[in-house]
Amino acid sequence: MKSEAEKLRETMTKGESTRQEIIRNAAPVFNQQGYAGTSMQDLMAATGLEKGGLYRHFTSKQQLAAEALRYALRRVAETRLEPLADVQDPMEKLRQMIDAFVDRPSPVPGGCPLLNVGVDADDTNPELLRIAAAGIRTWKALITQTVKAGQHSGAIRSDALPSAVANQIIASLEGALLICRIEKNRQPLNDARTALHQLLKDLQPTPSAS
Amino acid sequence: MKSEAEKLRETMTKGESTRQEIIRNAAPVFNQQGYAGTSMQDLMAATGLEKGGLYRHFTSKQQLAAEALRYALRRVAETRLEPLADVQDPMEKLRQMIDAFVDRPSPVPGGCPLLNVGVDADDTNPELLRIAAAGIRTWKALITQTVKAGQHSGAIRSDALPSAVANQIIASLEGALLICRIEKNRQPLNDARTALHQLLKDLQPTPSAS
Amino acid sequence: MKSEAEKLRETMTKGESTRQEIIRNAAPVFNQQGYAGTSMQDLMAATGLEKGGLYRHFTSKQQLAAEALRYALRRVAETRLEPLADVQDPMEKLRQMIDAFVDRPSPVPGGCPLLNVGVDADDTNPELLRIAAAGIRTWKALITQTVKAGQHSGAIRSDALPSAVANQIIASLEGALLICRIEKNRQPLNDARTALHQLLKDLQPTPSAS
Amino acid sequence: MKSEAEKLRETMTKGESTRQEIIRNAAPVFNQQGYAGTSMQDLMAATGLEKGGLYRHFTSKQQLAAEALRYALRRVAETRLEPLADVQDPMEKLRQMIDAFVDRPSPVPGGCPLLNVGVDADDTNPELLRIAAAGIRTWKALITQTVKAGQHSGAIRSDALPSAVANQIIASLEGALLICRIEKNRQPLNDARTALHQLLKDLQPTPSAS
DNA sequence: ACTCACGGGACAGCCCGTTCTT
DNA sequence: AAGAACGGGCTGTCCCGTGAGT
Repeated sequence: MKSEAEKLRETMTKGESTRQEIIRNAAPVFNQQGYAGTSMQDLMAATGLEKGGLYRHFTSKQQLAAEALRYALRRVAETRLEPLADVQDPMEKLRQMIDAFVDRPSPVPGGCPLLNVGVDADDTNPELLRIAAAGIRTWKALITQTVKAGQHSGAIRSDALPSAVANQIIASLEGALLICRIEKNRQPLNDARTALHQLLKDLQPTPSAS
Repeated sequence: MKSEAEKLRETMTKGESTRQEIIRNAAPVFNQQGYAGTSMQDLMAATGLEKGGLYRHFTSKQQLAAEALRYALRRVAETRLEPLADVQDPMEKLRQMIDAFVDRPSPVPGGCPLLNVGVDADDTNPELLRIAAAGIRTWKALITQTVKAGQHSGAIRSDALPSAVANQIIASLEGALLICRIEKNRQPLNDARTALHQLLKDLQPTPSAS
Repeated sequence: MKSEAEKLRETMTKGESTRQEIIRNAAPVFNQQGYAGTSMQDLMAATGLEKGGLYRHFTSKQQLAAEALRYALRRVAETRLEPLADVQDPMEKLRQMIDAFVDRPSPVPGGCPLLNVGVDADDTNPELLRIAAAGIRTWKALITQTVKAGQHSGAIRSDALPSAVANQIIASLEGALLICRIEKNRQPLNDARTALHQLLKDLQPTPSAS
Repeated sequence: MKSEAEKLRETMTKGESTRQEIIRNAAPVFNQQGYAGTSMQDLMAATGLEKGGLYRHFTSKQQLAAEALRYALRRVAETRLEPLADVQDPMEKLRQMIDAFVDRPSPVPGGCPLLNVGVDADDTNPELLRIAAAGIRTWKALITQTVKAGQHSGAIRSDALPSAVANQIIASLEGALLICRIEKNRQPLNDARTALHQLLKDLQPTPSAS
């Protein structure tokens, strides 16, 4: 099976490849400075292109922001979710997902794009919010499916609500990120890991009930 | 007994009262549009004052933003934390704190100021981050003290780490807020409440130890 | 004979005296920062009064600038011209006038008001130019009268043109001030003194002609 | 032989030529209204460009002011100093230099840039003062070299101090300009010419010494 | 006699987007 | 495909002057 990069190399014309280059370079800037606080000049500096060059590939700063956000979410998913594909045991999969989030920093500088765009994007920018919502949906789907698989195999209590578990995990992690950022201190993330490990334990069927 | 407004009327000079008016009107704007995405024109519209009038009371937009943030945090604390002052039982106090957060919306439109400013404030605006950090500290202190009181009275397991409990509660709630905002859906907050109630249960001494 | 100050003390009401205080404090600010580059805030800081207080005594910043300039020119004249009143010998008087200009700095910080206002005042401010012109006239009159007295007594060649002598002296001194300011170096003033002493020598009747 | 304009057209790209145009049009405005009393709107009106267009070529008003001042000084030097390049006799060269200053007005409207900027530039604008200082240095160097040449050829007394002669000439001329401006009357410049011609005569070796 | 409070306008600088040119 | 040139608009800040209040 070919890697994604190889497939791109084949199908991409020259223009398309610079387009990807732009996105790759713009994403960290958007993610660090906010999807509204980034100026075209910042993007020019980051990409090495002049404004005219950028506007050939994207009709507006908005559009570039959207693509950069999509790219950032994809990268984050690749880093923190894809490695779990091979893990079979559902409970172990959830645990590793949590650990991956705590231990591996965002591959795109600036922290979690979901957190950034979820707050930064005002109502004048609904497109970005929609993309973030899609990102959350993907993440949630992975969790709920894993939970369901665990319920099917008996590793997880059947009365657990998969979507609630997903919300709890994501909320704890993202909320911890927020506190870390404000306090400039990684402890909240570790506390979140502890709490979520406990949550996973609570998900196990009670031995007495078996 | 005089109303708060009457007392203010007495102790405040004219200027001070408009100053407070400005802050009161500016806080929601900042909280909704972000502390950088708010223009002086927005503030003029919100306060009904001209730019000259505003700059009489504040030396910069920064300063006004800082005061508005302080005001917003104070309002939130008044709404969600002060009503708990009379609750004696520590466990009940924590439960009510969680419920208050879930049930009562932010008194300042735009949602939780901590979430907003924690993400919005880039490194060019460290003052706001510091104020947010102080807000978090206050909230954390209330939780840790309550946990400690519970441990003292035996209602909470002595091996629980108060600061970790605080981080877990705050992270779950703020993270849930983030998901709510992205999904435009209040369910994540309810799930956070459920998870935190479970967390509180886990904090109780194991019956076998009694 | 009473001093001017004493006479003022008698005839001045309270308001008049603060008016003079304002002028005294404003003059150096105007003279240093330019008669246009001085803001009302600068004047408030210099005088310790609020804007309203200043506008009670002066109808506009313009008017205050004019009075401050008049005051500065008066002070300069007192310092550099009045001490010469007792000198009888015309040639000696001219020499001392030159030396006084070179040796004694302007009593009002910011340098010679004539130089300052002569350049700073654009055509939007003709009032200040008129005041400066009056200052020059006074200075010139003192020189021309002294030259004429010298011619009358035979100490100065009768073919010298008094007004030309005045222009030459003033031009050399003011021009030297300009170079000093640009080069931050007092040498040009000393060179001007040397040149003017030579000019005075050239004004003496040629011994061979006598 | 190609005209200067044609040569420029060849070597200059479009942007560079408008950049020069901007400087050419901005210089008189700065020179007349002062380097602080000139607003960007004035410059927009003078150049016919919008602000965005101007800020493409200059990073700040400061920078444009500096370039405009350099241009003005260059123009003045071209007009009043370069024509003297062919004059061999030192004494004659000095005389023509003085006459050129008196007879030919500044090619840049607003009068002598040295006088303008020397007074107008406060300490917040040291760059302009440095440029003016360089202008003075150039002028002085021409005079001192000419005097030294005259001393070498015996046309000028060997005990004359070249730098003092330079200061005296420049001070007389610039000071005369100041008086002219205040009095709106060209007589002071003529008086300066007379005085400087006398100064040159005094520089000649005394006949008795021959 | 003086302060406080406010209005309205101007300033320099930066922004995003379009068009012309190569 | 990319860069250079330009337009027009908006931002935060500062300005001078005026009236209400003391």
